[in-house]
Amino acid sequence: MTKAHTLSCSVAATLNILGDAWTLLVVREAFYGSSRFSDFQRHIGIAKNILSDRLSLLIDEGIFEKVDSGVRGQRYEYFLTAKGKSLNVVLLAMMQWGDRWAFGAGNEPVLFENALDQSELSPLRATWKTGANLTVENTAIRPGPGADAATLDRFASLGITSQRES
Amino acid sequence: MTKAHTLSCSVAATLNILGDAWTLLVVREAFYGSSRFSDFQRHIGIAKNILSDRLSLLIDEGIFEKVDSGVRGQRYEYFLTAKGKSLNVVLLAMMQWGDRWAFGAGNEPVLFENALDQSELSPLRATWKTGANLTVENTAIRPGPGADAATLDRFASLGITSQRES
DNA sequence: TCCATTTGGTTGCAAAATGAAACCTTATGT
DNA sequence: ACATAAGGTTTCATTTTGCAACCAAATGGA
Repeated sequence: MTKAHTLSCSVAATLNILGDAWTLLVVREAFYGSSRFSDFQRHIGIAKNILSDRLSLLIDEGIFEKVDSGVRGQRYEYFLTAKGKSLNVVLLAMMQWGDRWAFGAGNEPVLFENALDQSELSPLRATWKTGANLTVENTAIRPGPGADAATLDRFASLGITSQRES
Repeated sequence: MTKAHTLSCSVAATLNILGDAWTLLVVREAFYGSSRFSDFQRHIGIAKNILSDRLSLLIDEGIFEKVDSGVRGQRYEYFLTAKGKSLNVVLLAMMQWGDRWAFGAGNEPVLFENALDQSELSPLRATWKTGANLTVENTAIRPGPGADAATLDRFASLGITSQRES
């Protein structure tokens, strides 16, 4: 994937780090409690060389940190940083989408519950500050403060070429 | 990627469809208003053969529908279905993560605003039904009604091998 | 303190996916 | 009716993946 489009879109920037089949599964596995190389490998079913590569990238990106927990030498564990932990929203969005569309309500393979009071999870909702739900129909897109020239161009010509359905 | 692990986890099931560098960008582009092959190609910067392949997969998955809008013959447009539109939460989670960690507050390249009343977007929050925020620390995972034997095994042995930090 | 076993990788190679360009047919604007 | 653009498909070189073999270092147990 070229790097050109990562500069002007946060979705692309995120996908540039996490946009492959394995990387988010490694993060998920950390949320499930794995911290050792072999835990990740066994539970995800990923080849060792690929896991090794992905862990290096994730560490470079500041999503994991590598901690030496060896007793008589060096033995590593991999933990999520704050940056990594904040991916819980992304994972949860994917989990809830998969629950709904791949398995269907009532067939969820895995559930989260509050460890302290056993309460259930609320479905994620995208809302406006007024409290209204975000929909494709009520959403307008505009360049933000960090928009580059290409993004400005892009939005300047929006609404002209494509005929939106509702 | 092997299919074995898609059966028992909604994150994996979702990644099995969307877990590559391009697919979610195609979906994002549809949210931005593109519907024609050439719109997607130009704006994403994706090779035509890859775009063709991804659109086919997305149609097979029921995320896009292909509509003939030809005047003197066949000419297609690609629109999100309800299943596709419901990916807005996933995209928004990625966008907000990228805004925060790749660009930083105040440097967002793209903003959403309410088309009707110009209100701003609220940050997505993962919460329990009590209203408390979900964190790595207060989250417990347990098998759901659709858990298969492998998932049950998996969770039966949790908490034993790995030492969680908090 | 040995020793067998596990952990945490790396290396090499075959197979699959990707990316760029060329090419082609059909539709569209004028 | 004709020039151009849209919407792909094909081909081929390059890159990435996945599997297996291999290996050094760390660990657990006697």
